[in-house]
Amino acid sequence: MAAGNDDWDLSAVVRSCNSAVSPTDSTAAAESALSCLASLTFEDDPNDVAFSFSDILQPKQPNGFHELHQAFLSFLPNHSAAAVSAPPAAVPEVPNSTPNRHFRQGIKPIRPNPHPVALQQQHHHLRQPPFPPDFPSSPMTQTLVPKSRKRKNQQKRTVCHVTADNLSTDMWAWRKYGQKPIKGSPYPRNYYRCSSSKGCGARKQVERSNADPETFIITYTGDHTHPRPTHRNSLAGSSRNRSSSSVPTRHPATGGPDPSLTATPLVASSSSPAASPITPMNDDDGGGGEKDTEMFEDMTIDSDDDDDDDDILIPNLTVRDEIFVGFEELGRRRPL
DNA sequence: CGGCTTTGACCCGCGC
DNA sequence: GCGCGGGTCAAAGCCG
Repeated sequence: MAAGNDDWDLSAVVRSCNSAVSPTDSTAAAESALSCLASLTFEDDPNDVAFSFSDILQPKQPNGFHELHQAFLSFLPNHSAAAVSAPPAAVPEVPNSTPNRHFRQGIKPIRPNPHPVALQQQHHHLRQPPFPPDFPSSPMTQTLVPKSRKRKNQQKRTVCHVTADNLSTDMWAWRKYGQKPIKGSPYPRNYYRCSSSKGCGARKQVERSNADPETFIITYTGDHTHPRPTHRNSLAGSSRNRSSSSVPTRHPATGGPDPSLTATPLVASSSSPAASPITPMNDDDGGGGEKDTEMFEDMTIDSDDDDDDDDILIPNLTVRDEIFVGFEELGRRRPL
């Protein structure tokens, strides 16, 4: 069964949302992305210092981020503007919504991808047939939440698209509480809930993109009602790889055991930066930055008061350590 | 023993 | 009102 192989660890996925800027992105894309980020404010984690991308962009740090940003731009091989701004056409309008505040820009995915546009439509991504073969990146920009359908729990949602390779972990402990096959998708959707705290209402949904099996769509719902754990505590029985299980945990791409998908335990070992989905860059531990590759594909945030319509889509960004290394050097030398 | 995964059943929202 | 489909519950079993 196709769905049988889809057991992904959300926690891992979450981390992926932490970062990332693809060196291959176009400058415009990068800028757009930053702009989008600037408008975002992560407030899921009350315990975290309020983080806003806007801070990054603010001229507070004259030689700080801007410098890095400039340096980053230099890494961009070519600027395919097309990749950057998702053509409106590529982004199906959401019926009831799609306010202007929604960002529908797609930045090129990490993978060699032909079509940066990626901005797929938000709703129905699950109900619609797989994207055309020539539209690989589409999934990267999709957003959940079928506008027409509002569930009781649909309050605030953050959607991240990450690649299997970037499925990492976060400090949050997630406990799987359900799995459902999704109509229109060969892959089931997994439901996780924060197990770090009894009363925590944070939840995660992880599903594999039917268009691109290597891409995972993570949806965060609710807020954590507790501080981000420094270490993973509940690891008992977390990492399982039952052969009997109908849904063995395997790497989506390789088919072998997928560490990142396996489960929280792996996460625990990786002192990742608590990559709260909402606080991607707020890396206290700095662990996240150390990871090989993390992605910040994109995310959608729905405001509580608004419906699913209020989605803010952050362009896909992929960041590699090499880039940061380069930044460090740049910081010392100061690029031209 | 505690915590997690699995999985079928149930609940509920939405469209017709 | 009915059916469909998504989201959640909870029991059973497994693992460290």
